[in-house]
Amino acid sequence: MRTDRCGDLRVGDVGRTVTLCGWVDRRREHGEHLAFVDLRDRSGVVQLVVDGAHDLRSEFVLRVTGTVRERPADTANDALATGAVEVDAQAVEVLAAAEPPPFPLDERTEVDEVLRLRHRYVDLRRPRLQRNLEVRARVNSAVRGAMEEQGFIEVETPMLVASTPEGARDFVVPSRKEPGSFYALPQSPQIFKQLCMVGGVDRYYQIARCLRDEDLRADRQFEFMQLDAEASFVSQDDVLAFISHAVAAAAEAVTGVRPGEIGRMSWEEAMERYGSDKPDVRFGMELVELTDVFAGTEFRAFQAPCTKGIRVPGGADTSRNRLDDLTERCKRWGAKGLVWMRVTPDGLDSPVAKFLTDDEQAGLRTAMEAEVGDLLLLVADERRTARHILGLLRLELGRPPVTEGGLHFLWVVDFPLFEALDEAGNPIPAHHPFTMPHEDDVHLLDGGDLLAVRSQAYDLVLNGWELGSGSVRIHRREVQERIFSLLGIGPEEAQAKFGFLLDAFRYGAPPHAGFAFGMDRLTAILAGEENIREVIAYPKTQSGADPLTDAPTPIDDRHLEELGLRVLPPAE
RNA sequence: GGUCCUGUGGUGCAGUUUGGAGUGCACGCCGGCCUGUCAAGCCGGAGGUCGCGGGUUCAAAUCCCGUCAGGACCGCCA
Repeated sequence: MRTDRCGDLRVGDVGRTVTLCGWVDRRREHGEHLAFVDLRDRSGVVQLVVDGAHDLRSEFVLRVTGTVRERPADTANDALATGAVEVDAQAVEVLAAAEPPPFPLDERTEVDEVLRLRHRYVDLRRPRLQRNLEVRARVNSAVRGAMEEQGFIEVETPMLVASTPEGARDFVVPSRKEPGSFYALPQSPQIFKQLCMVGGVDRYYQIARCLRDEDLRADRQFEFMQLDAEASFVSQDDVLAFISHAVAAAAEAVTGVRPGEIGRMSWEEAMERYGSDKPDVRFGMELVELTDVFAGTEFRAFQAPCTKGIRVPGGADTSRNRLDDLTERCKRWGAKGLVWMRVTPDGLDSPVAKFLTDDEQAGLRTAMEAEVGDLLLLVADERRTARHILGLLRLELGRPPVTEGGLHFLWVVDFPLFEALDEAGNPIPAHHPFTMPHEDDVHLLDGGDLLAVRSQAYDLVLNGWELGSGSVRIHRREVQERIFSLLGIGPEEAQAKFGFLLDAFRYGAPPHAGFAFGMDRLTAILAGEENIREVIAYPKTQSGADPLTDAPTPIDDRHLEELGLRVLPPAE
């Protein structure tokens, strides 16, 4: 149908007769016999010169044959890749008329997102999404290439799987042949990839669709894509190297620059310095340890297991209103309160300054390297609470936009094996129950401090986003049984939940380790987007609806009956 | 489950604090003029359930209550 793409035409094409197809991007009429029409396809736009264009309206689909010619002197458009040439249209065929679009297709109008989603097919024509889909395709391609270079082979795993009680809420699919039974859609191919290892596929990867029925966020959709990988006979360092190579290839494919080696930080250090297991290290404002400064304080609020603070450089002009708002926010996050102090030439301006001795005030200023004009924010609480609140506060006050500060990948290693104890005193796994404990901490499993046990689990973080996580897996039956027993999972329960994996391990399981990271998140950051919806062709809203198709929708009674289902009336 | 923000012609906004006639801006749309524009320009025109429901008031886009939709976040996401 066409000989060229609009955006490809250059001075070298002058004199050629070309046929182009595309949409009317814009039209400029100059009387009955001269008009300019910008014709757009995925490659870009080119200016057509048309004898009368009154019937060529916005977004009409055209097929145009004409001669490429150099633009007259002084009429070239440097802002356009094709700006030195134009196409003198001899034949214009309207392939499809179009109603005026529901919103402007230009780049400068920020359109309501529901409207964009309802007319996503129009939105996709806009430069932003055209660009983002291309970034996404490049990231996918680069990651695949990088994994295959390293000897990984792609294996697909099923979408209809058995529900497991662990982890996120499952999406379920009713079985017609076995009414009352359900498949689950996979939260990840975790167990299947481990079975691949037992099956001798010693380097597996897949760009896998994963589904979790949890509340949506800027960085979370019900369904998302993960680069899922697993390898046999490898160490943690090997896995980090494989994945580092893959994300570096993706970054290079988009930015043209290959990132340097990715640094590592222990989970404990990340929590102490940033109050987060996914620290955004693009900016400072690190958490400062102040417990010792107030060790003997008379001030009751600071007589806590842990006192930490952050320094907001130049923040002393923060209004009382804003400080009250931050205090409220901290309380909602679970803090008992927030202590603020403005550093002024006359000392610390704070409601609590009078409760602190001169030594304490001096010690505080030294520890925090406070300068006149700064704002100091302190939280005293249990250590995990103080870290958490200040970590959130730090992001609230200092986090730069996604497009600023460059790309800061970071490996967070040595995660704890257990994140807490439940009411029954059983530990709760921080990652998943197949995670191998750190070799140096295995002895703690027998009567030691369980919460101090580190694991061979690791996360990859990019600019404060958790890209993904992985671990060295337990491949020895006795270790797995020990973990299950600590978790309060008896042999029968273990067999019921993970029997097929445990069975598989009887038949010769190689030591193995793996990782998975979110392709949507990686793509969003590389595309300079704050929200993964901008790099997904057909995303859902925060409530999980699709304004384009109106999903989810009710199904008819006959369909329900066939599946053996009955819908309850809505709860009051 | 919770907190906060937003909702005004097709689109993006202002107007809401301090109630007084659907008032304004830009884009788009329709018609006309216009032979070198490129966010073309000029003239004219059409287009409104101020998200929805209730309340207060002589009077509500504006104040109050509820509700719906969207967004950000906390919880949740092994």
